[in-house]
Amino acid sequence: MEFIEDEKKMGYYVDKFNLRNYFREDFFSQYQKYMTIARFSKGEYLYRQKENIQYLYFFIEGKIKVSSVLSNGKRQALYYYKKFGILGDLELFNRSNPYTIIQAEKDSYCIALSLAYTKHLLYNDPVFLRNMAELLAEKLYHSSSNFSLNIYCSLENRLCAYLISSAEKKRDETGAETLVFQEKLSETAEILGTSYRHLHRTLKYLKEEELIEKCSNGYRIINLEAIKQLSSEQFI
Amino acid sequence: MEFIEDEKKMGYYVDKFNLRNYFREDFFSQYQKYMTIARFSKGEYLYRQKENIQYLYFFIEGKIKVSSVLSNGKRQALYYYKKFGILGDLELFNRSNPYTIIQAEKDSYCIALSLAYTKHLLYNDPVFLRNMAELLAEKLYHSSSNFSLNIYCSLENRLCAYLISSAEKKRDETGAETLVFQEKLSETAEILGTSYRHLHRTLKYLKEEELIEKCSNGYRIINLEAIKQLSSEQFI
DNA sequence: ATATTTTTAGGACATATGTCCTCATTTTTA
DNA sequence: TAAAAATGAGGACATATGTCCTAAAAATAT
Repeated sequence: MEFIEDEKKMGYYVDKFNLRNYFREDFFSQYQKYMTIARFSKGEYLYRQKENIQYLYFFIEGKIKVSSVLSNGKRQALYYYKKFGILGDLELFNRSNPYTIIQAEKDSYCIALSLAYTKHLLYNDPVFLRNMAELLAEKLYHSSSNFSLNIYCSLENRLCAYLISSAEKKRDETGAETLVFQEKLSETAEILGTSYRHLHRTLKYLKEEELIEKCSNGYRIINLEAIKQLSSEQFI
Repeated sequence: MEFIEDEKKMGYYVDKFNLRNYFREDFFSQYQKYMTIARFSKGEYLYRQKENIQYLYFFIEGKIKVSSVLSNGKRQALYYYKKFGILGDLELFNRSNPYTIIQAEKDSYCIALSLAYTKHLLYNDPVFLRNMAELLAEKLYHSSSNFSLNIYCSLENRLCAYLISSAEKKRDETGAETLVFQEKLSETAEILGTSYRHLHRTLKYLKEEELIEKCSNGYRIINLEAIKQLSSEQFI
C-alpha cells in the first residue's frame, strides 16, 4: 500500500460518496485529519488473517476480493468489491480473528481512515455505529440468503441468480440492447463455489435450453424471464 | 405472546445476564420502563417475514429457531437459540425485509424491550450500538464460515463439526465421562442442510470407522481426536 | 509474427447427495 | 394398555457435482 497525498482529490471523493454521512457531523473534522487516499497494487492484501486492523477503508475504485481460507489452502470467494463500499467493518467489531483474506484483484484505490487515534471517537459516534450496524446487518442478510440458496438450489438456479446480478446492458450488432454476461468463468466458478467443469456444463444446459447464447466476449441472455424464474425468485 | 408482569423475576434476569452492560448506564432506567418478560408458546412466531419489528428480545429460556424460507415452502434452519442471546438485531438494522422466520420450538421466555418509545434513544446510545455491531459481526462471521464450510466440505466434515459443538458430557454406566450427542436427527439434518437419509448414512460411516457408537439415547463419541480432525479444523 | 500462457470447451468416470420406499423401534396419545 | 404418531434404520436408484484429462481458441508476451 502506498499513500497518496492529494487533498483536492480527497475532497472530491468525500463529496462524491457522501462520506460525511457516515459520521457525526461535529466529529468529522477530527476524522478527516486521519484520512488519506491509499493505493493497493494488484495482488496486495488489505487485511490478512490474524492481523490487527489498522485502517477502515472506503473502497473507491478497482476490484477487491474477500475470501475465506481453508486449511487445504483452498479459498472460497465470498464477495467482490467493484462499486463503492466499506471494508473492515467485520474486522473492527469482531473480536475473534476471522479466517478471512481481503486482497486487491486489480490496482485499487480506497480512502483509508487510520484507527489508531480515532477508534475511541468512532466507538462513541452513534451515527458511525448505526451505519456500521446497518452495513453488517445487510452483509449478514446477504450471507444468510446465499447460504440458504446454496443449500437448497442446484448450480443451475444459483447461476441464473448470478447471471442476472452481474450481466450488463450492451448493444448487439443490430443496435438492440441486450444483457450480456462477461465475467471470467474461473472467477464465476469460485464465487459460486463450484468447479469450473460443472459451471461450464451448466452454462451448456442453459445454452441448449436457449436461455443464453454465446457471443463474442461472453454470454448473452436471450430469455430473461426464464432465467428469473430459475433464479433466486426461489425466495418468496 | 403473553406478557408476564413480575418485577422480581425481571430484576433477577437483568442481573443474571448483565443486561445493564448492553446499554449506556444513564439510559438504562429509561429502557427499563419498557421492558417486560414475554412468554411464547411452542410454535408461536417471534418475527415473521415482512413484519415491522416492535420488540427486541433477550432470550432467556426455551428454544427458538431461526430459519429462512424459500418459495417452494422449504425452510432452511439457520440457527437455534438455546442459551442466552439477543433476537432482533438483524431486523432492527436491516431496512429491507428479510425472508426470515423466527419461531419458538419449545415454550420460551424472553425479556422484551418495546421499541416504540425507545428506538430514538437506542439509536443514540453508543454502548448499545457497539454491542449490536459486535453481535452482528459475530453472526456474520459465523454465517460466512458456515457458508464456506458448506461449500468445501462434505457432510462427513460438517457433521463432525456439529457433533463437537453440540455433544454434551455424560457419565456412562462405568461412571466415566464421555461426550454424547443427543439431538434429534431430523433436526440435525435440517441444520446441516441435508436430507435425513444422507445424514443417517453418514452417521453409519462414522460408526463403521469407530469414531462414534450408538448408545441408549444418541451417539457417543469414542474417538474425539479423529472427529476433530475431520471437522472444522478444516479452518486454519 | 511467433511462442507462451490463459481461458474456454468437453469426454470419462467416481463420489456425494437426494428421492422414494419399507420396516422396526420408540414415544406419545387416546 | 392399545393405538397412533414420530423417529430411527436402511435398500435401490437417480442426479448433481467433483476430479482428471485433453484439446481448441483467445489473449499476452517476446
